[in-house]
Amino acid sequence: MTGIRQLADYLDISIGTVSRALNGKADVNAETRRRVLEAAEKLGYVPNQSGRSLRKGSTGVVGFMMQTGPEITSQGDAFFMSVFDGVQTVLSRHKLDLVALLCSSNEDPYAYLQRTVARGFADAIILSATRRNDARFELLHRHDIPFISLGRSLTDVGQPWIDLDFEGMAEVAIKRLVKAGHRDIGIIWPNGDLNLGYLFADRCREVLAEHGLALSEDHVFRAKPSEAGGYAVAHEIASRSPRPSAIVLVNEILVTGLYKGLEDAGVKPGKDIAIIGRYSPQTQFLSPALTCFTLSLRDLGISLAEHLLSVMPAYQSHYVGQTPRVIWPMTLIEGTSG
Amino acid sequence: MTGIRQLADYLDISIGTVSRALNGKADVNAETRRRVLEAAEKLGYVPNQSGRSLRKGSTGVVGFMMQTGPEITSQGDAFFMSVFDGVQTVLSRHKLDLVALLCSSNEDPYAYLQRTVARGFADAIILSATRRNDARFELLHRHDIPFISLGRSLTDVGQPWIDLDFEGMAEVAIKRLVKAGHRDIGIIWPNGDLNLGYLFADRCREVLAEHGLALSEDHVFRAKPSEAGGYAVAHEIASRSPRPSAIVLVNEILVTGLYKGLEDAGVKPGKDIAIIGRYSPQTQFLSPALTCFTLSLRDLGISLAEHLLSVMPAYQSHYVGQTPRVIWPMTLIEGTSG
DNA sequence: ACTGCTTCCGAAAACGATTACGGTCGTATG
DNA sequence: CATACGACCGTAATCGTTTTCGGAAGCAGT
Repeated sequence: MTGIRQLADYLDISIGTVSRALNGKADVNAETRRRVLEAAEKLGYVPNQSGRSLRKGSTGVVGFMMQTGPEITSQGDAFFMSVFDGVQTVLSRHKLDLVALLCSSNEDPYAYLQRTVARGFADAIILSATRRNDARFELLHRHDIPFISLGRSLTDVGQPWIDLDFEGMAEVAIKRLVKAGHRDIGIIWPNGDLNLGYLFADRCREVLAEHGLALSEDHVFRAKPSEAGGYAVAHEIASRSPRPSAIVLVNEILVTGLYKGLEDAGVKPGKDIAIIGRYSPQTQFLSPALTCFTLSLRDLGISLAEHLLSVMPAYQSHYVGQTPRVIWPMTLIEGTSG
Repeated sequence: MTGIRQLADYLDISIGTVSRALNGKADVNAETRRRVLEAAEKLGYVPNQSGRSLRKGSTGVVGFMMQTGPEITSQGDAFFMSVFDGVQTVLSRHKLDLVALLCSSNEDPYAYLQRTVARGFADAIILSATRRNDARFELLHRHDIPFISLGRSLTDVGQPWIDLDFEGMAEVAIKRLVKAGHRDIGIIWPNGDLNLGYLFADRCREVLAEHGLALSEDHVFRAKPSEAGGYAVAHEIASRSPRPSAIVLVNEILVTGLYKGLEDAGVKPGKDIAIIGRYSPQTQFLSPALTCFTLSLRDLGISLAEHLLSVMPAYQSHYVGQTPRVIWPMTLIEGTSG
């Protein structure tokens, strides 16, 4: 491992000058800087992370917290990978690195986050899978760590967030179905205590009420956020009487299992029951074609990163203003399923 | 942020003693240790990671390197999430944390890895998506960083690896198809330069040869590792003449698109053409049911972590012996597709 | 009383970087 | 010629830990 010491010895100058040259400080001779840069390249010098962040008090890494485990996330496969890609294109311009902080399924997310922020692992955090009441917000706020969340929560510490427009989706979907003549619409409640479930269900209720309709509690279905969960809930839906004539759901993972489950139960999607859901790479080949809502995950990631930067004191040259809170629109892809 | 200094002042003892007490060193009075532990709990003290790892020369984190971007990985992230879960259950027992090192799609993986190891970010690395010739092995070997890879490579620096039994899969699949009367079997070549493509194709050729058959180059299909890629290659397969009577593929992402593409082209999977692939949560609801190979991803992760520990000098109390190289078996789920 | 041994703890030196501060040199200015 | 100043660079302090070393106190044996 070549350290700054070796580099300085090699060039026969002091480590202070080397550091200044590399960090683009003003008072260093142009020629000297050139030599330092060249030698650093040649010897493959990269500043040691621990030393640097101990002194600077910052690490240069942004953490994206997510839970591992097979059936935890309500998001599909390519979802996070695409978001990451967008986040990174922005962060890399500021020499920030993105790492995924992986919280094991058998560890409490709050405790995990507490441990990692106290260790000083990341300068800023991106949260996802926000709960209805999410104590992680208070934790980060208390420690004064810059963060942003992908998802809202009732817990409000003045934090910035970006969230998908689940209300808009509810509105468009319900109106579309009502217009098509549906009077008995059901929904699938997404993963456990995630906040989006409430947002979505509440807006569905409201829009239905505007049309003089109600969301029967009997037609709010619970399902595990997995393909198997979709299959299982399909049978529940098929056997309920009265059976809803349409289903709206926000979870893109469920829908493949749902289709198959309904078919197996003799209920043809798009014919016997309308379905509106979310797009994912897997849903694009369902037949009948799924009517679904989509968005650019990469752009979402870009926005997430840009707004995160705006709350990081060391980087907020670009954006100033009020704390960013963005409702991210989704666009409808008209299929034949509903 | 409460540091060891505050804790020591609070207890009116020296920081040395505090450190020793917390780290379970021998020469500290039992009563003193108790007081320290108690105060640490009360003040919410967590050692600063930078200071600690600067001194110790190790960080206590294991990095799992993966590429981000929508169409890069040939695995879904349900795949990795499950593997992660297994890895973590082992690592957490040793107070090691797992983070995903996310290499952006527009950065060279080798350069990325070089940067992160030089920074001293992680004590050990898990590689995935190994290439036919993967220079990352040499890099890590040169820097003397403990690592293990999920996947083999022609590049051999005596590194440990675990890889799925693609040869075994090829053997079982080909024999099964031949037994069922197929004489013209095609394969889909997985993602670009990944080593598993070669392993799989070579073994397919061998097994076919054992039965007096050959793998026509015309029936080795290339596809992008995505659902859309599967759809696209389906049309290619359908329109080739002569058309293979069976297809074997190792990429679980492709198969949903493949099914749909074939159907759209008027070629019924399982009837007009046999298909054998890999299991994923998405494939379980295809009809006709996919004949596929599966494995426990969580167990794979556990094994990965255990073998990684065995090459980490500070942890190799448990396992000693030769460098671990494991071919991970997969089990066949008999469907009706082939 | 002296020595030897244990047990516990404090002082201080690392680890590798950044940065405040001061010193040296050359040049311009009075 | 003396002074001031700017440009450049070296010295040393600093970040928060861990760990080595040695010292103090207590106790037992002679």
